[in-house]
Amino acid sequence: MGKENINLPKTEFSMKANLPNKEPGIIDFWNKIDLYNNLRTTSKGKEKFVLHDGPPYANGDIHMGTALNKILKDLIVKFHQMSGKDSVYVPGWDCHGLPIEWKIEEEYKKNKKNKNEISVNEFRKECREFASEWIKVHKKQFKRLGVVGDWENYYSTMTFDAEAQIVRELGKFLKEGSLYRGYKPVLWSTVEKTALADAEVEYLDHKSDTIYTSFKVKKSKIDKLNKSEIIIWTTTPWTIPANKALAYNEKLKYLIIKIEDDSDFNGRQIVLAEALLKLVLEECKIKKFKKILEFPGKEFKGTVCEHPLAGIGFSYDIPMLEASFVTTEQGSGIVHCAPSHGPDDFNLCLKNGIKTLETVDGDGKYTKNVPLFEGVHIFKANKIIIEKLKTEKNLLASGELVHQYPHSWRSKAPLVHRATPQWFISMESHGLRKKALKAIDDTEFYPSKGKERLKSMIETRPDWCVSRQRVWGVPIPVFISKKTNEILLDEKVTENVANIFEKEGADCWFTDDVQKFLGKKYKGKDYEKMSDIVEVWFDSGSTHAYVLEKRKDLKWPASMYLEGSDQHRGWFHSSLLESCGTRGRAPFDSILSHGFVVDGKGLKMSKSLGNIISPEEILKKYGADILRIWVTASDYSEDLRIDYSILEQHAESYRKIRNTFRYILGNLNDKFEKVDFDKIDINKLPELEQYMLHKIYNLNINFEKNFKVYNFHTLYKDLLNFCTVDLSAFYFDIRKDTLYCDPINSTKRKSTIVFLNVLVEILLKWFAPILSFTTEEIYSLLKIDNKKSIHLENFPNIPSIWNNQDLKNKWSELIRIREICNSSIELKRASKEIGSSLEANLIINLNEEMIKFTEGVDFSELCITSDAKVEKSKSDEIVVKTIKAEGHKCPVCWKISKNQCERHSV
RNA sequence: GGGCCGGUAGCUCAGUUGGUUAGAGCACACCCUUGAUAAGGGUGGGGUCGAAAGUUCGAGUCUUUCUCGGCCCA
Repeated sequence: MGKENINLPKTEFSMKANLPNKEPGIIDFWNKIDLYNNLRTTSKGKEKFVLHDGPPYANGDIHMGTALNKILKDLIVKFHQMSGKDSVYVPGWDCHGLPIEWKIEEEYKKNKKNKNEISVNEFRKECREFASEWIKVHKKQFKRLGVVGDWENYYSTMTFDAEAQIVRELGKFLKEGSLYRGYKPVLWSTVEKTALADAEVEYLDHKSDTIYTSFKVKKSKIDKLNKSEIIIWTTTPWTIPANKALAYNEKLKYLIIKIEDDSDFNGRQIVLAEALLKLVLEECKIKKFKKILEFPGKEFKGTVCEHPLAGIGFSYDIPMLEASFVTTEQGSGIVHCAPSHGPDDFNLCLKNGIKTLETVDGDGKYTKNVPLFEGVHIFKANKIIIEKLKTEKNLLASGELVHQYPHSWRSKAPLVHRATPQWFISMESHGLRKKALKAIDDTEFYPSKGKERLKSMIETRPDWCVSRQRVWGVPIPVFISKKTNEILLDEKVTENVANIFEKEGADCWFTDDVQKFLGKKYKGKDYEKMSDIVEVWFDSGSTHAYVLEKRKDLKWPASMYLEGSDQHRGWFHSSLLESCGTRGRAPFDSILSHGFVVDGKGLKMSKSLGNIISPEEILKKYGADILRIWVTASDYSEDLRIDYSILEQHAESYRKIRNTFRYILGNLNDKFEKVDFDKIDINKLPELEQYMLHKIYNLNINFEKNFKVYNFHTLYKDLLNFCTVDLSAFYFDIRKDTLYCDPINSTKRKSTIVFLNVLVEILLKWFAPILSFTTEEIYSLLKIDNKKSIHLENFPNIPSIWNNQDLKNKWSELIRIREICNSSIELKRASKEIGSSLEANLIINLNEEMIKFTEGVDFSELCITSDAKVEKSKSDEIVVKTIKAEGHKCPVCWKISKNQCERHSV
């Protein structure tokens, strides 16, 4: 008797996972069985769950953020699929836009090609090819993560269909009248020669020239002001030639002081806010002065000044205007206003009927509207202007200041506000803001804090500037009458343009005659077609129109949009506005947003910190399933930390889960026998198995509860704890004796096998969305339902009769007693009297009530000892004594007793 | 600089409406096992809950300030 008489576990399922090598083969398998289309076919008619993919930009390798995003999407898609829905996932890509234009231009520079010698459409063709190449790369990288989707029929913002629909969408705003041509200062890059989207701007330290200059008062109701000069401070001296007004705050107190020193300003009276006196005196090095008058800001009303360069051609009046944006943080308490170079300035002047002119052209040079400086580049103008102000004796002081200043995120060049003709979608004219706010209220947010975040943005955002002066994008399909300068409003023309784009793409807009787009009704020579393109957020904000609405396999609105939390200002935002403007509601029922990937210490990943981890490295070292565990186990509502020690921890958990499966497979000898859950006569099972079924029932309740609110990290922790605490350390450990040493045909062993069959099916299905590869590996060994893939399965239905609260109460007590037994055993082990727990016999003292409660329980089985006796105790305290088991060890079950082993005597 | 969110054991996370010595798993230490074996079991140590002040009989939980970090905005 010995090893040959016991049933040791045997399985092909290896302990070592070797995921990096094994996973690609599983992807090939999914391709071979055409998993995605198989899912669609078998789910036909089921309720649809549509997670609409936010298109990543087709540029550069994926990083941890993209990997997180795609894995999280895949989790949700798979969870819904397995919970009985038709969960459709169509990946997409964002293709137009500046970053790709820049890449192509960079290549030109490298190859010494001149961009101006290349036709627009040749350039666009290269952009298109560039994007296509990156889509291919991304596709491969996303698939490697285990993401299942319609990779063959993905969508992109640059297909002809998309370009055509974007035109139609824009046409809706045009027809309605909420799309208007405005003349506003926008953040402009003189290097890229374009307006920049908010997302394309970054704030960096920048050294600016600063000046204090003076505006002589021409006319005021305060007599003493008439002999004085208003002082202003600016960090952009080049905007002085564009000055049209001065702004003051009526709530501030102002002073007139007389300077008494040997400077240009000796004897002159200057005006400034009282609160800033000290600062101005210091910065302008005014040593001696006399206070002339103190007065409230509101008395400025009606005051008119002259330009500091009035003497050399700037002879127009400069009115003083009230503005609450004037503060005493810096400067003099009076702000110089150039409506063409600042939004505040623009709005203030607009309100007061001051016209905004184009003062600077796209290259950054002054236009003919600026006397004296026409053709001078603004970035070279500061020096000249400072010199001129000095000659005119109106420069009080000049210096330099390092401060945060907007720059182009691509070229790093400093930006300027520049008034240009732009196309806007009004937030107010047709109630867009109101509609959007209502739509937010009707949307479910995960986590809920996203709702407020989006709401506060919509509440305060200005009109949506949708035009860009670039070429890689969808043209704004607008025609301007040469005679009247009016916009042509005819939806049939828009539709004509859309139809043309649908057939041949948008390229023809740039080359073909305007007549082609106008149709027969209008004469080409009477109209000019716009050369602006639509900003990319409008492209991606319209995906719901050309993807969700157009495709038969999808539905509108989407069940969910899922992106990083930055997209509250990005895709969530633009999609919401676009859809509310054209369809009156959001294109999604729910929004799930996730945090950012940061390093182990919570710092953002950056080259300079050297803390970047790429998905590629992780896949090579650990495999996709480990990365998927990391996503599942992390709380995505906050930032997600990652480093190798964190990954190592998850890899450790993976091993635990893998070994849990290995134990089951080994004891089943890889032979799965399907058990109909509803037909199990649970009363015929041992209590231990009944208790475990109850555990499963309970766990399933939590599983469903956590899935419902997308609390994956809690759900995963429950599963992991179940494997560790309930299975490995408890059930598996106890049942080894039965599985190894009881006869194959014994009722108890057969019950155990039934339970293991039930268990492996449930575990496999629960883990499938998370461990997509490993569960497939096991599924291919076991063939649970003879389906081609575990991912074609649904989550198990757990019979409610498995719920057994009484049993739970009893076994909680038993487990408590077991813990006391273990402590008692440990004492004997520490004193070296025993080693294995089978070398122990237990004497458990229980009170009468407990003895009754635990009647029939075999504590030696529960605690894995050779023997256990229960003795009556008067005390309520549970006391356990461990004594060394005497006798001989059964060669089969290793239990020690004085008598022959009852089960294994020859 | 402003707005929002967050900082609970080495790590990932729990901590209900403020109420007994703050929990779990992993990791760690020690021990056992060698019939889940590059596995498995047991026992144990570890937290002034980012800091300070305040409200309260009582605060991880409420208030304020500060600090660190993240996202967004200027």
